[in-house]
Amino acid sequence: MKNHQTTIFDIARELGISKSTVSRALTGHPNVHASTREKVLKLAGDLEYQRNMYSIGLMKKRSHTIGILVPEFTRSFFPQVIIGAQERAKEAGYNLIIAQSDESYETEVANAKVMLAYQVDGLLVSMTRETNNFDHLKIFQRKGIPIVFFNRVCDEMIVPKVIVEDYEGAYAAVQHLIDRGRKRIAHLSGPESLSISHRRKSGYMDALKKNNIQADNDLIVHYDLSLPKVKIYVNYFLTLPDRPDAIFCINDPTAIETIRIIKESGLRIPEDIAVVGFSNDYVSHLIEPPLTTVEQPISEMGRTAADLLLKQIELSVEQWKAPTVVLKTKLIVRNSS
Amino acid sequence: MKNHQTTIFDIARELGISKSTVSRALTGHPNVHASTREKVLKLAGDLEYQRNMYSIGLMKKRSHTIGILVPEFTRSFFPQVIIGAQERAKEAGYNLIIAQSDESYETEVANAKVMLAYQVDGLLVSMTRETNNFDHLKIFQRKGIPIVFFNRVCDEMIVPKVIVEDYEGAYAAVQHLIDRGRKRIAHLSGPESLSISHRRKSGYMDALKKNNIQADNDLIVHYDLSLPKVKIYVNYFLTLPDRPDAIFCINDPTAIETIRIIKESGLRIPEDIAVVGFSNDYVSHLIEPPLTTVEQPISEMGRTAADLLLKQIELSVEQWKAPTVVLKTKLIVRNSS
DNA sequence: CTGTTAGCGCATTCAT
DNA sequence: ATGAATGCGCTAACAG
Repeated sequence: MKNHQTTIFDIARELGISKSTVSRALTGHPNVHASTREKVLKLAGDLEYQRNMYSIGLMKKRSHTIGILVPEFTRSFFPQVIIGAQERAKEAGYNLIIAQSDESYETEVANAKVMLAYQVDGLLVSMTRETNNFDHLKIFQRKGIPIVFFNRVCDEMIVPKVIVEDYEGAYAAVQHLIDRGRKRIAHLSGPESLSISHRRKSGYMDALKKNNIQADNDLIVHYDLSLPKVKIYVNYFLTLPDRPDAIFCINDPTAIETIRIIKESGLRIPEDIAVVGFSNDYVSHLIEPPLTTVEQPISEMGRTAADLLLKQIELSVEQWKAPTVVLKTKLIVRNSS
Repeated sequence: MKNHQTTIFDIARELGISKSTVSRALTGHPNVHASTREKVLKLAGDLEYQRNMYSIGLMKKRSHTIGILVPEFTRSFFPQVIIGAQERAKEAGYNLIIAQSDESYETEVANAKVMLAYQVDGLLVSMTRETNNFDHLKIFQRKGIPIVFFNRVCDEMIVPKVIVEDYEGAYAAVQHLIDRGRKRIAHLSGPESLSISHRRKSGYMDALKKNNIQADNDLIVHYDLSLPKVKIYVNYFLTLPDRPDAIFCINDPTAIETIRIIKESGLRIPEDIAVVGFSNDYVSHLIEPPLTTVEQPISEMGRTAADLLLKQIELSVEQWKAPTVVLKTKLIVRNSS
């Protein structure tokens, strides 16, 4: 299928010089005569020469590639994180290999293997909702390949992490609902396997407590982030004898779906029920009513995670640090509350 | 940084056998004693052995990797195409390398080089809005690496392409507006550099013509798909002495932004102005009013493009085909019209 | 069934 | 300033 690809040897032969000289000319080594370099560069251009990453990856300890493992990218959140990460990777001369796992643990494991096979110099990870065994990620640590978690982090592993003020954001959101006179505030939370669910739930709980509102277990539901299931839980809330007057959702996609279902049921937002999300995805201000939500700096998260990873790559294993960077959040009040 | 990675040689040494035997055991070659294979597999697992893609990429003609070049992935369209493509790539045992160009021609060229360096076996491409020189893509053809275009295709290159019924979809959308009694239908089109703009515009023009409506050049605007600029053009339409009573937009993100701006201006949708989009992105039914749009099979586009590419990879250059596959579209009528 | 050898494309010693 | 030789990890051809 593939024709012969142009190699440094082709250039060397054509010019009647050695491979080494060509290599030097191409990589910008100082010890090459200016005229030789010029000839090599010219011919390389004409022959559409392109360095072969595989031979370089094989030679060098560094592949100059970092990998990013995300659970999905149908919603805008992860693509935006990726854009941030890619920005920094590129600046540092790294390529970014992206893999999405479709929220499947098995796919995540397979993707992790691919990353290993590609000899990534480091790995950015946000886990699937199913992941609760981390062996496939711990391998990286053992092999001396740094990992940085973002968003959906693994508590069990001592590595750098980037999260946002989940607790504070959730607290602010719920306090806001209380300030608006809401008494029965429900929480549609994420999977118990994700610590992000716990942090946001804690903020919710503490805001209630602080305002002397008794948390009601009937009003707290964990779900697996599979959007079609939102309907089940929202309908459950709506048919409760003592219906909630507000729902705080784990994230924006969930909140948007919640709004859709409430509207379908004929109830009014925010008059009958207020809805608040978390993230400030770009859709949030487009829907009707516009969503009150906790803004998080999404591409900043990608940039920060990449920065931490690149820094870690420069260090030897013994020097590895494990900071947890917490980015700011900010409540954005719109008409859904 | 990196510790020593486990290689087949490590396994061979440990077991007192040769590298070749280990290699055979690992790759499932038939000529290996069952007990030997078992021992190798066991040890490989214990040592967390992982094949090195670079050495394989170097050895084989095939890298078993395909690349995908997209102009952006902040909106849901391209991620969804990628998911479709990845599905098929994975089934066929191929890895997918994703690169996004942020609508920048220069970045696209750089990304194309990366793909070349990674020795992709084939390339899926949807161009940036800026791309009108195709040298960086033609190189692939010359090197015998097949390309398949999707969505934003290059007319100049004779390669397989996947598009949708742009003309028919646009025609149906405009006919629908006319059926609803609209007389002055504006068209917010994409860049003239993209043939997709022309195809959709033709559908618009012909629908008008068929209904004996004189096309009005004041009502046709081309823009570069940079969302912030939508405001300029929509405001231009709104302040026209003879204001349009409908706007047909090149795609959904544009239509959604258009709706936002019209609402901001205080006009009612669809009473004062109807808006129709193209794509049926998942946001389209969430906004207020829900968007009337032309549905296109998004992940199907990714799957089809990948299928065409994989087929092409199996063929020698002389056997290459260049079919243009046209996927169905369907008008979805909602409340914005 | 298994071992030996060669070589993929390149950067990097070590010579000259 | 340049060339020759080496090896990264692996598979395939050849030899037993």
